[in-house]
Amino acid sequence: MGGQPTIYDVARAAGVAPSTVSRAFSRPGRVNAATAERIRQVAEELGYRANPLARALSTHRTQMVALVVSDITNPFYFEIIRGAEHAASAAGYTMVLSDTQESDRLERLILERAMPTVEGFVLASSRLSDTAIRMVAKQKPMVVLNRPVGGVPSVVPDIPRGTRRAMEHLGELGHDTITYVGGPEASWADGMRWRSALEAAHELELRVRRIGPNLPTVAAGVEAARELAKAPTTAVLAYNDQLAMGLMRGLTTMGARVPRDVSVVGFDNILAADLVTPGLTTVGAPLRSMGGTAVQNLLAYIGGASHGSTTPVVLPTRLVVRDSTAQRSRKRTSPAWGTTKVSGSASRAARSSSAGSR
Amino acid sequence: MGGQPTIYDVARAAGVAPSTVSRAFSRPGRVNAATAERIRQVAEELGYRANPLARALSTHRTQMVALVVSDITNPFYFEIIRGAEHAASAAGYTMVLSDTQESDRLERLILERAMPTVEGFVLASSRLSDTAIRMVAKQKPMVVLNRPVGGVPSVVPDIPRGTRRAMEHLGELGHDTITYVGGPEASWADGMRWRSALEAAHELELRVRRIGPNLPTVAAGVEAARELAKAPTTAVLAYNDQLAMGLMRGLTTMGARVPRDVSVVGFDNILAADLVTPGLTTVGAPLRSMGGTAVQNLLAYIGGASHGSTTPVVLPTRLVVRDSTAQRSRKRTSPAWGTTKVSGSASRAARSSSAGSR
DNA sequence: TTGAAAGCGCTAACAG
DNA sequence: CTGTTAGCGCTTTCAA
Repeated sequence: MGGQPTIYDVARAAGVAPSTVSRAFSRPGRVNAATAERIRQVAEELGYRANPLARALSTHRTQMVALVVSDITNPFYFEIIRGAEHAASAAGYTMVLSDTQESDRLERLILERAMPTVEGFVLASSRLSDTAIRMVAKQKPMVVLNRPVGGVPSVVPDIPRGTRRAMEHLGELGHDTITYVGGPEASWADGMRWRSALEAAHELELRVRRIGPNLPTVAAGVEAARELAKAPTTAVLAYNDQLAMGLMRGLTTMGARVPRDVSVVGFDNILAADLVTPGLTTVGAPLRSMGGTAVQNLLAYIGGASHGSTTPVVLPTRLVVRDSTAQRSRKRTSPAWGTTKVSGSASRAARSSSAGSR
Repeated sequence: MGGQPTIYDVARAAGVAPSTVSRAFSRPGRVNAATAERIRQVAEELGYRANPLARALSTHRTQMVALVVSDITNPFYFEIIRGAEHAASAAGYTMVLSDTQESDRLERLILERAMPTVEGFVLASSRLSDTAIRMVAKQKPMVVLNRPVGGVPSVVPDIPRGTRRAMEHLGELGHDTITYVGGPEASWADGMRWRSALEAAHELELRVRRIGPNLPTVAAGVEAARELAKAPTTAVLAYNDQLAMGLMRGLTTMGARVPRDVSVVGFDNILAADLVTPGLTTVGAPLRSMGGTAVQNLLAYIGGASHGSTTPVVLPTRLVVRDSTAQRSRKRTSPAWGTTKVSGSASRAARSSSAGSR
């Protein structure tokens, strides 16, 4: 009597059988319009709310989907989470969010634990093997984000196109050799970016080389700047925005100027890309709609749509040009900041020299 | 056949009654060690996983908590979400995340919808009235984040202390009058910050005035810079980091330099505060542990701890000094950038003049 | 169109 | 310690 009113309370108050109340809510057509109305009325007065858990027990429809990300910390996911959450709640679904902390063991655990509770999964940047993913996908509807997995629906950004645009942009600015600052070792996205860069370079008659692998973090970017200093180029393309930001910071403290001495391009267009100075030119992925489409597709699939669409849904990317890229300055062939090991005095020298040449 | 094995399957295979299987999992002590082991074994072989929904139906323990935020978009929540998620999953709980999109109607809806499903709520920056919150808190365990509500457990950052530190910092740098750039109108945090600033100003013999209200966004900050220009001060304290960042951007485009012409301090220490240039000096709130503590307290409360701790848990803040604050330059009393309406040419003039005085 | 009855998978008394 | 018996709140046959 203290708890929420149940279907029985409503039935009693409305003078009908419990099953009728149930019908009135789930299959309004199958019940006399008048009684349906009365039931609705009574339910309203009593403040009745159907218990989704009880419903789920027999129907297996929990109205919940899980979004599992590999690292909540990563700003890359912020917009994705947002897009996913909105899509889910717009469809009357509740979103469960879990973080696997880059651990495949934990990821498995989470999937197992959530399995009976949710109707489907969105796996963002999973650490699992393709076959492991396929196994899970056999048991519950699933869509994979940011990585194609054969036989499983997925949504990915159009990396080749975006990379191509970035390379064109750099080329047009007069940069003829570009350093790709690579991301995590086994990452599909990293491989894709590198290959796309190679291909674009070939077509555009640019040279591209690679350093890395690196963690996709600001700190790693700072570190990578040292690496870059050993054999500098006037333009770099980084695996992601955090790396690019770290790079900018590292370069700056070493006395190089962005974009004057080196143009920097990132990937993803996370929110902070517009906040840093100089603003980061980056290959924007449609983060929000990636999250949204993933959930929408998942729901469609849950709703019975044959997942024939097993070929990746690829979402358009676009180059967002800000201030971290500029015309190549041809005045100096070998920038002072990168001629040799960069010490404090060297960077100081570099700074004054570049100031002088202004 | 087909579906997941149930407790009955295990019982049959192990040659015991279903209830025994149930006990073996929930109250291992109350069952013969040998049989318990056998059951566990059989369960393992069959790949049995308890269905949390079914369990919840009778126990009302769903192992889920909800975190409801007012705007997933806001970077302020990122670390909070992370802290909350980790605390929840460390305790074997699943976290449901919902976004109320700043709408109290939606917030109510979400709470109602989630009510039967979760064991408790963490309400971050709720839009609901105190009484509305108390009503909900009567029905389910709840802890309110970032705002104290009488009679309901809450966790808040130590705003007075942080504000005081910020004011001291500014005072030590020689700034004697400070503009507080206010946040959203009805915000508890805004009121708190303003009052704390007033108080600190009084004690430190500084002057402080206020502009606003403003939305807590970068865009609003840019706008606020115009407002500030009408009656400039050499130092500003902004309601939050986004506002501060917008302010910096606005000031810069208007020809003022940060921190040379005006020192800027923000609130919260969101991740991006360390990414912008200049790095933003800010009153850091322990975002991650706010999320974590909120969930931990919620779980304790769910676990039966009397919520005697109805007085807010206040978490320490600290001043994070970066590069957006500096010694007041006493050379000019009235900076060129703010003498009058700022047009393009005026800002250009200001820029060169300040460059000249370098 | 409606009621009665039998579960969904698990837990919780209550006996033995 | 273990089996039996009722449910948790809702859906779903199956008759009426």
